[in-house]
Amino acid sequence: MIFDNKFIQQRIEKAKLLKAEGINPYANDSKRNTTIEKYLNVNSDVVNKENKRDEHRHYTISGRIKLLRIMGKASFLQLEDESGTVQVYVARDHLPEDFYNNIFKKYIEVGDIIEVSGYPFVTGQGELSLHASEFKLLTKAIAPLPEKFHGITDKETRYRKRYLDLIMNAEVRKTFKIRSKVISLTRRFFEDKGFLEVETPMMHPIAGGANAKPFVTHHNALGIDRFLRIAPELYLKRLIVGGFEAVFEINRNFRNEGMDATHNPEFTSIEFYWAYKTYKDLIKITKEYFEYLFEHLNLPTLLPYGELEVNFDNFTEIPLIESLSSIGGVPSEIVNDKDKIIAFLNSKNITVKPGMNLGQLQGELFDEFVEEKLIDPTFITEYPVEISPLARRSDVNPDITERFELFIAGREIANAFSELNDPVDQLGRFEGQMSAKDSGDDEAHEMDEDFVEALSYGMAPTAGQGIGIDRLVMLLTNEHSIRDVLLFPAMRPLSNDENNAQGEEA
RNA sequence: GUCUUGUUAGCUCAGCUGGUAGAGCACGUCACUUUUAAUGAUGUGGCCGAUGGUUCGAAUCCAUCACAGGACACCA
Repeated sequence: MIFDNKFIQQRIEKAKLLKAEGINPYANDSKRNTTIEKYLNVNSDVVNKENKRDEHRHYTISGRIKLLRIMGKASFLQLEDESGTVQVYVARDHLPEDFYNNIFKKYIEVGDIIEVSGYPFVTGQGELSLHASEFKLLTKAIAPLPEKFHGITDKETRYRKRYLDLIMNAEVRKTFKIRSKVISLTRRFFEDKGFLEVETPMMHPIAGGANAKPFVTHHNALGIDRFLRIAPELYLKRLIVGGFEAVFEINRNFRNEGMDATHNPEFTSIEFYWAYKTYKDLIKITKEYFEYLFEHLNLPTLLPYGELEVNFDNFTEIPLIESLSSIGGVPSEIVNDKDKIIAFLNSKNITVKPGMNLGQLQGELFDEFVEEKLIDPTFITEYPVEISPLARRSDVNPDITERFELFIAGREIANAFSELNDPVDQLGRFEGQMSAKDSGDDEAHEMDEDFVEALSYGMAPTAGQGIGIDRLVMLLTNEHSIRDVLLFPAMRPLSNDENNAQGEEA
């Protein structure tokens, strides 16, 4: 059973005995009047005082006991709240009669959440501490904390029991604070630019806006299946049709696909759509967005990412075809010739699927020779039309689209384009996807006639962009697994071995 | 999906080519009123991820399974 561990039993027993002593091990009347960080700041002057103490000051702080050093008639403990850690000095003769021997030493241990009041003083070792005159247990922890020095390092445990990870690893809290700030700053940035934040459905009758397998759920009252959304794109564009000229949504998408260091079945993105603008305007606003983030996060623009160093002051822009030779080193005379590309790829021992068209082959060259070399932020522009089904064709060259993807540290961070707004063209592209689906491509885009009908009323020329928030946070925090920037990453359930074994043998 | 590494006490980890399971922390008891992973003494603690096989004998060798980490493939 869940509490059959002997250490937990021991601590449950302590909680019981505390109750018998008239002490509520789950008290609810906290009198905290400052945080540990503020306590340390406000009293930093005590070190200059004559006795290195100020008995006229009185503070009440609360937190979890992280370390406990009992030395006979006095003890030191390390108390931690969200804001920081402070040392507390607890001595028998400064606490109420018998409390130290009968309660503190017997029942208080590492992991418990307590409240102490007292005055600031500096120890002989020079550490600003709190001299306790009142001591109160707020919450008895019946489960023991992991080892005090090594903490908890096992990744599986850290992800499954994120609360333990957060208790033991303060730097993990920092990552999630940055994540929270990134989302908040993103929201503020777009609001300040006049964008309207909207919420569109998470449950879709047709899973559209991307090519991906959806999760399916069921609506009982209507007796129909719904799909968790794979992208909000088609709903946001309907709003542009409706007359909103700048909208954004920060929310979750769900894709029923594999999980790895950069993929979680639910992930967060921002998508924004901007009427009367083109992808050129998106490049500008994206640069501004990064400047804004770095300024408000107080980050240096030269950021380490693993072995790499990324210069966020160095945004460049280059058409995809040009990048193949200038960055990828592919001979420029072959990049527009299907057969020569195939021969080139084969000579590099890269197998090419039969039937690939020129645009797909150029995409293949890009993936193989360019993508990983894009360390500083790079806008790759002018994607071939064959690999850009939702993007608007260039008016100058019908083979390419008004599209870019932003790459940083060898990874795609954003995808953006001037939107296709010709309803007849859109219908035709959906029909093309339908025939791909019929011939076995189960990730081809679904037909969405309702969306085509919306376009038929006229959508202003619009530019739209999506940014993967999780991957952006990974970059900014130098984390290399998406699981380290998700509080509760998806995990397989632990199987109940006993039940399974019994069930199968019976 | 493929390959690869791992799973031993609450936590961090040892355990060689098979011979009755080890340490540190934590916990219990004792000592200790300025410690910093406090210290000293002493004690408790394990179905060695699961199932099957080889063997006189398996934490150790083999197979299958489960979960996890990493790499690759697929995928925005």
